[in-house]
Amino acid sequence: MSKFNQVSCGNCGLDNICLPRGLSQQEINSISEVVKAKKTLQRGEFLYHEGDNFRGILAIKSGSAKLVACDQHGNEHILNILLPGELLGFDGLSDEKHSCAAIALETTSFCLLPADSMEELFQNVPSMTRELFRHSGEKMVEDKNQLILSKRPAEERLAYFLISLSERLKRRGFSASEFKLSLSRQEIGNHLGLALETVSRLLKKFQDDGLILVQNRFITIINLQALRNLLQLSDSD
Amino acid sequence: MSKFNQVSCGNCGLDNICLPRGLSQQEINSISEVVKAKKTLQRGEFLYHEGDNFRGILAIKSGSAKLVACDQHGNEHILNILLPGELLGFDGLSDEKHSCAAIALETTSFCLLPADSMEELFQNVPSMTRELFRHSGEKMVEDKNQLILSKRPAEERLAYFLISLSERLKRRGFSASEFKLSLSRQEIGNHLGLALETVSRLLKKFQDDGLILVQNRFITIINLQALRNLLQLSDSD
DNA sequence: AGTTAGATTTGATTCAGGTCAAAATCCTGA
DNA sequence: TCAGGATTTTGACCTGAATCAAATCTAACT
Repeated sequence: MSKFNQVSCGNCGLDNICLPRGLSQQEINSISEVVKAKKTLQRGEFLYHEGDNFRGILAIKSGSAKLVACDQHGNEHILNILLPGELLGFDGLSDEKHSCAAIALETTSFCLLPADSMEELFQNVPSMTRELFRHSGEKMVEDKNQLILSKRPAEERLAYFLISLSERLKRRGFSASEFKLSLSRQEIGNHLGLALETVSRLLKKFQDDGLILVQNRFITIINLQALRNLLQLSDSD
Repeated sequence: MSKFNQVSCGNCGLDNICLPRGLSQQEINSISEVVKAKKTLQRGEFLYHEGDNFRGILAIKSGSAKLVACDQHGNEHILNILLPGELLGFDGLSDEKHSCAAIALETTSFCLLPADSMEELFQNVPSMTRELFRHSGEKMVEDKNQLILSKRPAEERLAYFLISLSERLKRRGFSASEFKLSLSRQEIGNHLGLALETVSRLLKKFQDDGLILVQNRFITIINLQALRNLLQLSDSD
């Protein structure tokens, strides 16, 4: 359970994918001064709980996390998966309370841009504010895509899920074609709005069709184009 | 097609529900200087198109609009409905291009907070920046709710849709129990991921159960509590 | 290595909601 | 006011994916 310790954002290996994208050295310094880095958690530990006071925007440095919200029935819904270099915590921006929980899916480290330094930052580093809005806009575009996806058949949802993981891992410098799912079939199903049996059957089908190779939670993407085609071919409305 | 003309945000009837919530007079003046007000559109006209350059955040003054995105197949998806006092345009924040279109559902007027004055505003009115983030966070919480809802059965989706409309209209000073849908059954179905026939059948069912009264597109909510209960009772996962 | 709880696969069955088709209603413009 | 198109309702039928139920498999811990 390491304590926060100071590390310059400029020296961080994530500097190209995390917040300080296209900022001047001076601006990066301003950010580094206030960013708290970095804390490490084990699988299952919470980055924050639903209802927690908003303490700032977090950035995943390594590992992964899931955003989980509970509905009225107490059912959990996995809203999103966060990979290294991705930001989270925006769900606390509106009313100072987090509207969902963030839970580590494996050993995971992260940084914190504290809430109480944000206003100061808005004034000193306006382009950084712009950058934060950009990220927040990206989140919304992602949400939009998920919303559209939620109306599509099971096959497309799972295909999109795999492609999206692959692309995001690639952008972060990991292999786009081989990766380990940090989610169970149950969790994938929950995230995509499918029964776990459906997830299992479809993974099998994708394998039988030569699109992917499934070894427990290890996925190898064999035919990315064919996988992509699943998103293009079908029709509706 | 009226031209933009200057009206102080402080004098606007929407000032409590739109942006300037809890800002000082001086801060409101700063905003008023840059906000362009107001333009009027007819049903079917675009506030902005998908792919348009981001020109700023818009606020609906009167009327209503829908956010529409096209997927790979060219199918339209109604992502959201915007009512008076609500902000839109956040989908253009991430990459300067709007990722969906905004279309007037009836005669609709709106204001514009121009993009090119935003950075200036970030510096001069930091609490306003905070306010914008708050709004943006609210949008995400809404998206979250919609995402959770998209996994629930048809009945709950429609119930939520009606309740949400009712609550939002109420907050804006309109009747919470009687309102006219500015969407066709087709559009409601599209928005909720249901067939238009299903929407029609469920509206009938709600009426038969004494929850609402349906007269073409006029809805009267008769038993709000019972409608709410639909969201509470059922189980899943 | 053996035990066991959890995760995954596989098969059989069911059902919510989609699709298709047709009738009824509404609405607009001549 | 009427005609014609769009919207909505209603009914019959079908299908994708959920549910239920077992049989495997896996990984962690003695």
